[in-house]
Amino acid sequence: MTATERQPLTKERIITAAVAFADEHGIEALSMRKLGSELGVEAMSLYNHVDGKDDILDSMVDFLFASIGPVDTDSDWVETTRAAALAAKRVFASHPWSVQLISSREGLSEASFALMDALMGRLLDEGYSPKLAHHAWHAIASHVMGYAFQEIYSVFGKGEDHDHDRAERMLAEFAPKYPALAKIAPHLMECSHDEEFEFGLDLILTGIAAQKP
Amino acid sequence: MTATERQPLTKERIITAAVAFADEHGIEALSMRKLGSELGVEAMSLYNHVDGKDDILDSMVDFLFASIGPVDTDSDWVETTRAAALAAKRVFASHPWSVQLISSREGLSEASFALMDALMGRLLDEGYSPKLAHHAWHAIASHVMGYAFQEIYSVFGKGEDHDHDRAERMLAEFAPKYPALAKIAPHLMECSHDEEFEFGLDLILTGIAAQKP
DNA sequence: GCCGTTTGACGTACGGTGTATGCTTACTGC
DNA sequence: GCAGTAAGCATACACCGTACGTCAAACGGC
Repeated sequence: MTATERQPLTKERIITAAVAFADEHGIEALSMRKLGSELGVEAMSLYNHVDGKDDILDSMVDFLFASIGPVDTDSDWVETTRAAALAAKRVFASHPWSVQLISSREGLSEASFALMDALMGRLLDEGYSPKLAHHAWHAIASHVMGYAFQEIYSVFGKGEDHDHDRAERMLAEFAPKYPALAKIAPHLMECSHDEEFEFGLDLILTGIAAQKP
Repeated sequence: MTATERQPLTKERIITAAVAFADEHGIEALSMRKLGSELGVEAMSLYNHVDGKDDILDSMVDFLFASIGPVDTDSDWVETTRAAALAAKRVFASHPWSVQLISSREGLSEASFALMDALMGRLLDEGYSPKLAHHAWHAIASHVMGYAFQEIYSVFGKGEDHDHDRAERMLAEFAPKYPALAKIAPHLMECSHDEEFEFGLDLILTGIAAQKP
């Protein structure tokens, strides 16, 4: 069993495997034993590279925020913010365990501070007051996290992995009880999560732009 | 040990105790054994009234949405929606485990459908198209969930239970690295979560109102 | 070449979890 | 008084995170 046959364990390999495992089996199924066996190793061997399960979970959060990528600082702040928000929403939506994981952790990721700083910097450069920039941050961040939440847990929409029949059965069942819901049902079924996300985002961005000093 | 000395266990008593326990010790500390002992009963006795831990957790989600209360159908739709959104945010923020719990469950609560139907009904009555009502729902729901997320996990703000010193230490540490963040730091420290929430909510509501047919 | 030290994987064990199963107690209708 | 039933209890199992001790391989100084 030489190094050429089995590459050495590293923290990076562990986190990558943990992300892949969570993508496939869900975050609640992730255990040290299963993660170890995924890497061809005993559970306790992971502890030589990682502080424990909490360390793995925190690192997965960091992975998520790092996946959002750098903020484009060249273009208009509206375009910059829109692109960053879309990128963030796509990262969260593509890892359905992301919202649950982030909400189960206490501290915020270092990478999230960097993102926040970059976006706030663009607004301040543009002449916005720190107070308004602060308002804007909360409004935009709420929309991103909140929409990711909705997209991940929605049984509706036209994503390829959605159970279309189950959604229609639910709506048919609710129709007599919830008439207003029945009326918007066609739009729920055909919901494009990118377009829907941008609708709300534009409401917020144009509202903020209107308050530019 | 008669009925007068110990009132019988019921599902309602179990859920109430579970909510109280989560409020005090956090949702991750909630276990069947501890919940049983909180009620003066063995863990397995709970199973006579409840389908298992998942049933308890689902019922806690229902409790949350039921706590939001009925939608006021008398006043202007903007006021109606604003009041419901504020009520929802307050419920979530007052149970810090709410976001984590909801995001760990698959299905949506029945009570959440009722809330959605009531609000959508108000918009449709007002003359909004089903399509626009659908847009509005996503935008508003995102803001509520997303802001609850931020409020629960923020170390900043002026709530009475916030660790003010720790927040200032964090900001001082980040100041050299994140200059834009340092500039808005005073507003982070003095952040009023109700005002902040309403700022974003008004952006969305006025944006929707402007599109009224 | 040789030896002390460090590294990393392993195996065992402990206290915790959710819950299936069977037993026993207490109350109800007659 | 007594059968029937509801509900609390005790045991047991599989799984979890991880503290701890062992041991083989790798490495640096001489």
